[in-house]
Amino acid sequence: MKEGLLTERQKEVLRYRKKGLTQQQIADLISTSKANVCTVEKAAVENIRKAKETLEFLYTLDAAHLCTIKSGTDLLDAAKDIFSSAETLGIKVKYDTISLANRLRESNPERFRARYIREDIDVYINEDGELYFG
Amino acid sequence: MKEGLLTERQKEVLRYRKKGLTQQQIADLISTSKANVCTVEKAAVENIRKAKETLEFLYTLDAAHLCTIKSGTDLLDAAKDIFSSAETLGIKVKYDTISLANRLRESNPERFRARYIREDIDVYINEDGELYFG
DNA sequence: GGTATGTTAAGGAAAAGTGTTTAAGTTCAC
DNA sequence: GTGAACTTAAACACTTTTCCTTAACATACC
Repeated sequence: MKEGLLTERQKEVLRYRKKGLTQQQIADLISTSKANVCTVEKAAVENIRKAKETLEFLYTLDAAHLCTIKSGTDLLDAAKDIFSSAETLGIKVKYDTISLANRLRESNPERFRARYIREDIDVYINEDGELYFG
Repeated sequence: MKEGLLTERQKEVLRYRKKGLTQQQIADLISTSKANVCTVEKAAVENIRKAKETLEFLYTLDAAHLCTIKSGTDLLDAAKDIFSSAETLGIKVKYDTISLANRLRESNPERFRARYIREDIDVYINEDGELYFG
């Protein structure tokens, strides 16, 4: 009830890895197979990813849906779209075009091919002009 | 695989609550009992707590175990212990005695009775002198 | 007292997650 | 090509979580 997402096993493996041990060395130390160490470590990393995403959801709770960038849109057109949508809401976006484009791309590089967006992206904005991409 | 900790149901309830709806109103909207809305909301809050704790673990991964404060120790003696242990490691603690005592107590108020520690506390420190209590 | 809001406990069925093994598959340096 | 480090897939037992119901309980407001 009081613990976090990671199991003791997962933390154990992460600690040993942080120390620089290989999966085989850890497997020997905790008496299991290296394949299992791999699985446990992977589960741990996945849990950490989930934890981050969960907290990001909290930000979007404070934020309003601004617009949806359609698949196929050019990165700079997306930025224009975001600025004009924000203006409609009377909110000033916290970023200039270049930073916005960078943030957008960094939010999920897999969703881009060169300058084009490959999947629809929901854009949220809060009162401070901070942006979130869902 | 790609989602966070919160289920769709949990997010749904949190969104409605953020809008100011009562549990009963939400129950009617999503066709269930108010008791269930309460349960789902509680699970959501618990998941958010877990997410936070999980990320805090990441900080302690960067940190080294400094010392263990034994149950029954006085708060100020604990602080002294932490300073001397850190000195042994050649790390300067980021806090003075008063702030340290406050941080220690705030880290988990339940573990204190007046100025005495009720349970063993593991203390971690990173290279910057930042402290974590486990 | 009655009403609205929220919490808690007990129980249950379905779904998801965990640790594990075995076996096969990378990738990369020597 | 060999070996070391790591990944992946399928399968299994086991535990936990989730969503749900019903019924009781606590607060607070009128």
